[in-house]
Amino acid sequence: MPELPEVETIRAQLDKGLRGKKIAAVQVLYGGRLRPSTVALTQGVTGRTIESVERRAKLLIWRLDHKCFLLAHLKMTGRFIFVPAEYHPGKHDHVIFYLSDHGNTSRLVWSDVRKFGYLELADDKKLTSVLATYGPEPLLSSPETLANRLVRPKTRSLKAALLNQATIAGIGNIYADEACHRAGLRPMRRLASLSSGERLRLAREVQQVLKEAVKQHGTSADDYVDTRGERGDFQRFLRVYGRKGQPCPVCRTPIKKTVHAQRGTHYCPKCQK
DNA sequence: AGTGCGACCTGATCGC
DNA sequence: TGCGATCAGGTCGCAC
Repeated sequence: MPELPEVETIRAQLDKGLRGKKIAAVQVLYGGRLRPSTVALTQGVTGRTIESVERRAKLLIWRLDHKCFLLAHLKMTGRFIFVPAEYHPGKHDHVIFYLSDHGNTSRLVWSDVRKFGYLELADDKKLTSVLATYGPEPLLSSPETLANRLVRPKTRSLKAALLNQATIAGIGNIYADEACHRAGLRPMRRLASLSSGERLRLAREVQQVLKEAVKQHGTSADDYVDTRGERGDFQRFLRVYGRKGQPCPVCRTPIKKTVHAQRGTHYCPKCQK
């Protein structure tokens, strides 16, 4: 599932492929996940030039001219794919963007198998209110800043805290489990049980695992592919996620999987205290 | 206020 | 060329 490293990979590719281009036309094949409506979004972006593509948490932000923004959330199976001119739309394609760049044309498809993701046309004010709901960006913050976010509410578990986008932005199920393993902490521990040293260690491991995953272009444990349809490489470096019953890379104890905070949760019963 | 859980959605996988 | 049940997960909204 796309979390910070996967969304960042896509952001970089979109920024490179879209910056300075004009949205000449938009073809909607399925408008059920377009906000505020298919018509408003289509009319709002057509003819606009893309100034840059940015990211906050797991949200992609196309900065268009006229202080207009196209927000895209991939949720689990949302995809942006650059496709050739002879491309035939697939079953799950929702939108095709036709781009022009001084006579050159290209196209980008938005698709989403599970229809959880969405595209939203936003103005300055809307964008500001959405961004205000997110906690600090983990790769743009100090470990101390992140550690300070992992204090309250004290009965909340590490896992629930890491998954909460208002606590720290961009972490999902995979990297929550991976960060906890690296820090040697059980995901179900309560925040209040952490020493300040443990808190700082967890904050540093969150940063480290996200940084390494960005370098590997994300994790393709499931459906994730980038804008060229290529998989990430970080699944080769996962220590616990998706490794139930397999040996812990540190101590060889079989990895356990349980449900915690409504999510599949993986940990090493020996290494993680 | 904080927590837990269902809903949203489809494809893959499992059990019989 | 079986088929129904279960699981996966990011986020929202609702009940407690």
